[in-house]
Amino acid sequence: MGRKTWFDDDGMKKGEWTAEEDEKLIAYINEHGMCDWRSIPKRAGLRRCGKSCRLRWLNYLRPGIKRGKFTPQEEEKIIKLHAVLGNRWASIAKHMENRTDNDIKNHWNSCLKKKLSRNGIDPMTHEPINNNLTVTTTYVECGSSSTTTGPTTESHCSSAPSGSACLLNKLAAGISSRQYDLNMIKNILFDPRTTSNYQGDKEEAKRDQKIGGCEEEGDFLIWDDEEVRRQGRLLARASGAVE
DNA sequence: AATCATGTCAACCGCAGTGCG
DNA sequence: CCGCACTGCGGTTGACATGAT
Repeated sequence: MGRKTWFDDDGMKKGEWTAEEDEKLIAYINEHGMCDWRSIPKRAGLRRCGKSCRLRWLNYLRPGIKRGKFTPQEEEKIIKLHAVLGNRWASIAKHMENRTDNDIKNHWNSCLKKKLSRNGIDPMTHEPINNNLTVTTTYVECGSSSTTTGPTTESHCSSAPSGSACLLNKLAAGISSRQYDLNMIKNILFDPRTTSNYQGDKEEAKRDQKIGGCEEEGDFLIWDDEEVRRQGRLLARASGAVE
């Protein structure tokens, strides 16, 4: 697969990598490690730009990368993580066993997004697409995951905002009014009790727990400080209250 | 068998963030 | 504080594979 090979104006090779190029890059990084991607291609004897080398290494050549089909468990985890993190594939990848962000992104765009849509879930908001529909929230057909069938409630988008929407509103309001510092944000984001306080009703709480991963799932609720700071910055910017 | 639609995946591009002089 | 260089990330593209008609 991949793309045809060509050379750009600077004489840099583009497109598909050959086995020989792979070997050169692996050999160089094994010997010298990853330092200064810009200079690596020169030193490794490759006519590639540093960016291309970095991408090739991180997405393909790096040891321990898991390739091939995603298991139902992995798919479910991606959906849950996406409900919390959105299209932040690098962050999602950090919580997945040896999967690259590119791999996850590809699988989401080509497969999971469609599966959710087919099941009546908006892949971006993780909300039911049509409130009048009976929604079957089976996330992966091939998996053994839970299936909850039932009519959706009117309250979803109109009268009562979803739990995650309420949570975001609260965070944004807190930041803009400078009520919250980062630790508070962290607490709100990670404390399932806090989150559940903002559920519209019991059904929704159940659904949000399933989709948003607010169960005891300690595996992905571990969010590093850098992540939290970034979230804070984004929210602060969005609410026009940048320090 | 041919054609079309869809899925998969590697790779590129552009932008934002960060560090440094 | 500013500008530049570099890195990392997300969106998108393009080519091949596979399944359906």
